[in-house]
Amino acid sequence: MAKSNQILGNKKNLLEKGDKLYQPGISVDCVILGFQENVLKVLLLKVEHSNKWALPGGFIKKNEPIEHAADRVLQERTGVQNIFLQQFNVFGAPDRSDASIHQNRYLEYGIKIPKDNWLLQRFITIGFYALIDFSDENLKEVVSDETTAWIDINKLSHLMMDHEAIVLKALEALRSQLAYLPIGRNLMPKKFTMPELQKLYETILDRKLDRRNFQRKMLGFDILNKLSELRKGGAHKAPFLYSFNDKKYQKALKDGLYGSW
Amino acid sequence: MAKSNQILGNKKNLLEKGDKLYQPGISVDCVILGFQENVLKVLLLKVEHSNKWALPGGFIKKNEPIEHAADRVLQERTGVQNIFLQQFNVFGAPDRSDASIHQNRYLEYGIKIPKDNWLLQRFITIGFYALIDFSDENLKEVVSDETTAWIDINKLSHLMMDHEAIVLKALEALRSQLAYLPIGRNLMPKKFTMPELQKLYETILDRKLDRRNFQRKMLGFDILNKLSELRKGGAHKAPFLYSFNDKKYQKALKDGLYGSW
DNA sequence: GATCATTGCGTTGTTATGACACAATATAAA
DNA sequence: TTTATATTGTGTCATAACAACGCAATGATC
Repeated sequence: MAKSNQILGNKKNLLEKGDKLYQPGISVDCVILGFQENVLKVLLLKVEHSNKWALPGGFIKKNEPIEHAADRVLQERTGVQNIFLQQFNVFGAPDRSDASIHQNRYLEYGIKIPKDNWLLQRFITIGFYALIDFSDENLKEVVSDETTAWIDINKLSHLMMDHEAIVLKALEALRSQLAYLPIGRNLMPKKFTMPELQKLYETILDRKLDRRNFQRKMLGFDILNKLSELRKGGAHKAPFLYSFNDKKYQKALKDGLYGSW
Repeated sequence: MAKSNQILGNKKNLLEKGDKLYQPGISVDCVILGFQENVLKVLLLKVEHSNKWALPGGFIKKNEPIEHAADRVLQERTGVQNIFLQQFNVFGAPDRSDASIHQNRYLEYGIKIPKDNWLLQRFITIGFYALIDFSDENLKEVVSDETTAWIDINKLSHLMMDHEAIVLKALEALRSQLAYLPIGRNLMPKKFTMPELQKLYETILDRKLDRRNFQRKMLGFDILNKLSELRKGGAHKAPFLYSFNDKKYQKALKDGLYGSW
């Protein structure tokens, strides 16, 4: 009961003082992607007292840099921090907000939000995407009470408001980044095999790649360390393990993989 | 005097009712680029009663799509509408706003803005860039009273707040688009020669390109119509005129110039 | 120890790219 | 009118990048 009272207090506080604490009418939403069982998954939160899912999001404190707000959301939900986190688009259709979602959430606590409350106003949200490694030791376990879940990006359903469109736009941004930025560092475990990395690329691009050409191209980027270990245990020939060369990876992140023009 | 009174009235109105009309704490800024005399120029406005220059910007009406707000700013300043206008980044450092600019502007009219007025709060701005054609018949003449100017993008100085960083980020975005999107349609006149188009690319990329390789590549994109006219009048051999093939150009804008991966 | 899917490494033909040659031509100078 | 000059149109060649495919090596499984 004490806990429930505290939640109630927090909720009331957010309603009454949120507009003093946070930038009004603006939020950040994070498309947090991970790669597991050869599938790209996005972290979603169940909306309280609803059958909908939502992206982890948050508000921007009055004196907080936007990126910091996004990183705060990321840290809060995953335990991971300071990884590749990229602003990719702003979503601000006037009708994208849905006051009824908040009303329903609060009604369960016996609170009716005043019509002019800041939380019910139009919100413009800044979309960020992050890539995280499921084997990261800092990564929080997903609680099994069905309030949080990693959902296959190809099997999205019942997302709140425009959140499905936001995920798809993030995927699009990720795909176009793939052409000129090294991706993988944050999605793969420390050590991985070439076929594993290839699977990641195939999943993001949604098409098959030639095994031998992929390896040649990837090695050509010169961002990998070939380890002298093999991944034993699988049936068939044991593949070599690789790791990212952090120094070269960071350089490629800055400079791009090609000079292009 | 009547006019001055009206301006005064407008200003007071914005202060007092702006937060009812507009989304508070959020704005759009447009980096409007044109190509003239082999130089990329950006449209800047002189800040009233200041020696600083600012990007044309505006607020987002309560029920207005963000893109519409940006297009409104573009139309208002240039007379041109519905052209390539692209969101490229959000700028939201907590200290990017500068209350003194507004205070100084208003003090000239004898108004002291209350400290808690919405206009003096932190603003987060969404950056858009647009490419416009100086020969467009709809393009407004730049008034010669030195309140508006097309400034060489390489000679920026005395820009307000973070506006120089915004311009540079827009240029960066434009450069990276150049690799996979057709650019030029909105920056060039209807008819143009290959050397003229090449100059545009060289200016954006800030380096020389080989004349013959440029032509081969450009024609390879299959978005140009070769006209049977020549550009006479210049000294030396008259080059052919080209125009963009609108249908193919639009398709390339959607699909990109390469399939990439 | 044979089987077999998978991996490492390599080859070939095609296409894209960068560097450069040369003839054609519109004006300007002689 | 002729010549000079800078610029354009078109093409070549060597090299690099890329897609498609071959084959032997390997490590677990039967």
